[in-house]
Amino acid sequence: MSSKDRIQKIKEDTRHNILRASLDIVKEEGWGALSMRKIADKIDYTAPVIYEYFSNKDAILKELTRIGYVKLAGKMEEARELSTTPEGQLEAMWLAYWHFAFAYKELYQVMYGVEMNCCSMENSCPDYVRPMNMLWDKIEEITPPEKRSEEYIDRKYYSFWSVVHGLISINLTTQINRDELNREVLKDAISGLINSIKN
Amino acid sequence: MSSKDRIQKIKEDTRHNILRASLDIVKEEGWGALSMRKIADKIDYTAPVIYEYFSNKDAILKELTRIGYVKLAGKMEEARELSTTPEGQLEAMWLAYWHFAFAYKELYQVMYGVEMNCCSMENSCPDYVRPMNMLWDKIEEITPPEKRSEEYIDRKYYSFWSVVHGLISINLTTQINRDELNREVLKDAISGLINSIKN
DNA sequence: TAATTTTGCCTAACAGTGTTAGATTTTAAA
DNA sequence: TTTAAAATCTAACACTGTTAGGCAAAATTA
Repeated sequence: MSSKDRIQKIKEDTRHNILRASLDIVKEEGWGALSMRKIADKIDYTAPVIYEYFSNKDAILKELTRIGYVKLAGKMEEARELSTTPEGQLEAMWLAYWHFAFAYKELYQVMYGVEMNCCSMENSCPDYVRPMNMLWDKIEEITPPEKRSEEYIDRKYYSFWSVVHGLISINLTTQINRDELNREVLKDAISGLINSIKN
Repeated sequence: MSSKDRIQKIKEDTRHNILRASLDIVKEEGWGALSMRKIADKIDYTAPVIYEYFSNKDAILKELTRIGYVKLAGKMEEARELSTTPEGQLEAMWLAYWHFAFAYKELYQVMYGVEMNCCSMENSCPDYVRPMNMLWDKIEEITPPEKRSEEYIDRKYYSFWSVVHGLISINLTTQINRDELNREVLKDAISGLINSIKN
């Protein structure tokens, strides 16, 4: 009885240790540095032992993804309780989502496949900034003179970029594929932003 | 003279072939399958030869990133010429950006670090859909009854998600870090969307 | 208690990765 | 034709995920 339970508990502990060790490594050195042998080192085992707890490396990522979603839902619930009106609750939940992404950056990365690739985005290379400049200039052009400030145009540029890039990312990383929906969201967002600039 | 030029040309060709072979492999098998030996195979060389054209694998990714930005700028210029009003031009450029992301999916992925991680997002796991459901329900709640349809709420949910996730992705993949800007864009977007639902 | 089975864990290996050093062959120059 | 240089290859190193097989400790059975 008790011995079986104790063994069960040790096994659960080890499983948990594997997940925690993985996350620690990723926090310290990034997703690219996560390896089975490194995880094994952290929990004082050899690599093959991990395969008794997870069928492969992907299964570890998958479980961390699941944990991320659970944690996110928890944070959103907390946030919701702090407000009474539904509008306030909705805003609080989105802000909780926002804060979660940075507080648990590594989890968010594995949940949504957002990763920084090498490429230090060297500002020296003008090719990188040309698309941005084209859009920036055009936003400046349609901005009424009385509003025209660097901060204002910056804000509008990032609003545009966020919604478009966000929608693209969602399409590329999930297999949700609903063309009409995309078209409507995109058109709504763009025309909405253009109107908000002009008026 | 001519022989030197010819050699130069062959070298340029090989460099170009390396980039094209890389992109072909990625298109066929995804970024995870791109390896130096595989590239070498495609251009009928052995792997070390590649190092005479690119200092390492990252340099290849970097060059593909640059090419992506050049191509994107070209597409946006094309789109801009098709419209006369600045508003129309701005919209056309964003739509060009949108279409580029899917027409040159692999380039967009390396440019912005957007990749699908394993995880087939199995619908069976309810943990994955809980955050979405929480937000969806709350949007439904604040939607006036006469507008309340599945399509409408879906569209609003994706609008929210796009702008928030987009802003997060931009923050995670670039080292742009401007907190005030983030806060303003985020607050603008959320309150703007909430208002658009209520009115 | 002794024999047997099960469990836990490890070492060694395979096939793959990026990358470098050194030898070898091919090409160009003297 | 000999010599210098350039182009290319083979072999290796240190990694990666993953699997097979063995050894020793623990648990079970006789």
